[in-house]
Amino acid sequence: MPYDPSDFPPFAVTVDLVVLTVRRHSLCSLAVRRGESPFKGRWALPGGFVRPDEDLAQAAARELAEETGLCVHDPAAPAQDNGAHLEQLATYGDPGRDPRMRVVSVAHLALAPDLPAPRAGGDASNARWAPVEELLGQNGYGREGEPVAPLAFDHAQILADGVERARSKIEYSSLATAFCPPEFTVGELRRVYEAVWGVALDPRNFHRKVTGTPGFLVPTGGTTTRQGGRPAQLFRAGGATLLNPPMLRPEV
Amino acid sequence: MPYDPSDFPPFAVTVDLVVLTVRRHSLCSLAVRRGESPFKGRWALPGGFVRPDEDLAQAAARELAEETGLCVHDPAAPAQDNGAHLEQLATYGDPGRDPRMRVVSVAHLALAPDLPAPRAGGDASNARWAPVEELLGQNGYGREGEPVAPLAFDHAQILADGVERARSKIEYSSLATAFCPPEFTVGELRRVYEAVWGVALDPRNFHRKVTGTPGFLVPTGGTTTRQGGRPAQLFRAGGATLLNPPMLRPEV
DNA sequence: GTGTTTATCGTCAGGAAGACGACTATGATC
DNA sequence: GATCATAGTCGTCTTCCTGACGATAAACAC
Repeated sequence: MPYDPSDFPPFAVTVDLVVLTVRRHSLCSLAVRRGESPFKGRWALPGGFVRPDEDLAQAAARELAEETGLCVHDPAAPAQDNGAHLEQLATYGDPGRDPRMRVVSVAHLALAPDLPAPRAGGDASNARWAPVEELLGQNGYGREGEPVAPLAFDHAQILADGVERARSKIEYSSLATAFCPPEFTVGELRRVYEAVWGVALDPRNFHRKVTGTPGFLVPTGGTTTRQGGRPAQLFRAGGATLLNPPMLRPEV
Repeated sequence: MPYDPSDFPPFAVTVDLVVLTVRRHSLCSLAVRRGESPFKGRWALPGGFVRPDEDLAQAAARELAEETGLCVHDPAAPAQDNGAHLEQLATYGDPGRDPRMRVVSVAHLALAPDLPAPRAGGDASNARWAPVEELLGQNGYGREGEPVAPLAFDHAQILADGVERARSKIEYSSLATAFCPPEFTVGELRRVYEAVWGVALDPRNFHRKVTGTPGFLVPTGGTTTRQGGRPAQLFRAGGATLLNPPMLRPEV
């Protein structure tokens, strides 16, 4: 299908971000409050235009840094600083998804360890970490029973897709470690799985599984008691990215 | 990040298609020959502009129908006609991927049963099914040793991503049946797995696995000897979409 | 010291998968 | 028509992984 460069339908291209973290035993997403119409005052996912000289991944990384200060892990770098995992999620281009014009949004998924506090271009009151069930508002009410306005645009769909991607991807990859600080214990990693999947896991079987998977975890030698109880060994993420056999998400 | 609708960078948005099928025991992709510069005369993936009033999935389905005559399966419809599976793959937006202008391409992956012959807008000489190893030209040479020009634009990357998606997705979903005609035998399904993964599978273990997975296959009652040998039962694809536990791809 | 919490090791039974033997029902060939 | 080659189908055996769960270890709070 040849085409004429001077004659194409005009589109705007944006990146939207699903930034997930685990706080207080629940899976949370970054949300920003819209300051303008449409959907003024409603919560939305962070995002913005792709610049003319910019790759899609670069645009997503730039937006992520602007909103959270996080830099993106270089997959080549073995030891991790305070970086986040970033990957393309999906692209949303319904003709009516933005009432003003035709906007195609390339959504990205970012996974980050628990962060001090969000900043939305310096304005913290317009950004927050919210539990995903609250943002998705299955029943239309938040955790305290207050009514919750749905996310702007089609962002509820995007968030749901991002959460589903994260839930399935930690099954067969070592990505759950992206939710953890550079050094973490087996119990902390287990609480990540429990929060993301919303289930309880047997600590003994989980310990056997993760410590028995080659390349998943490497002991640092240190221990910590920051979770209380008996001191636990500290680990770093190993080089393995694919878990074979995978972690099994309990039925129902 | 509020933005002004009247002031955004101009992008062209296209859909490109990775259309895969299994022919003569090998995984093949649809390729079309470019009639114009740039990359004139080179092979490329089929694709085209998204129209102003069109969803991304609609645009992909339209291109698929134009190139192959295939219609897309309605996931709700139980019994299958000659439709194909279609899903979004990924989006490619490097600033330099098209030398003429900034083009963002939303690639889609289609899986189809073996088809009679391709048609490229009615011109069959400019479209063909080619084994993916040949199109990806790992060594720069085709199966008869002739030099192979790489695919146009970044289409080799897109094709590689599509093939990898197909390879991994048939592990944990019933998607391999999308490569089969409406009624097929266990052996035919096994040959699909063997072609896509490029490995040999044990017929007995494969038979036990697929017939023992609830909802994967439903017997039609008929038999066929079209593969030679003892008559084999015919099956249709069952309602199950996710295989749990998954099919295991043999190590290396 | 006692109780609580978390971490870690061990045991056992059930299920799934790889390796592979055996038998069956066709068409092709002599 | 007997023989052979080809595919399909059913079983067996061993090994590995998982879920359920008992038991011990090492910290802290009182």
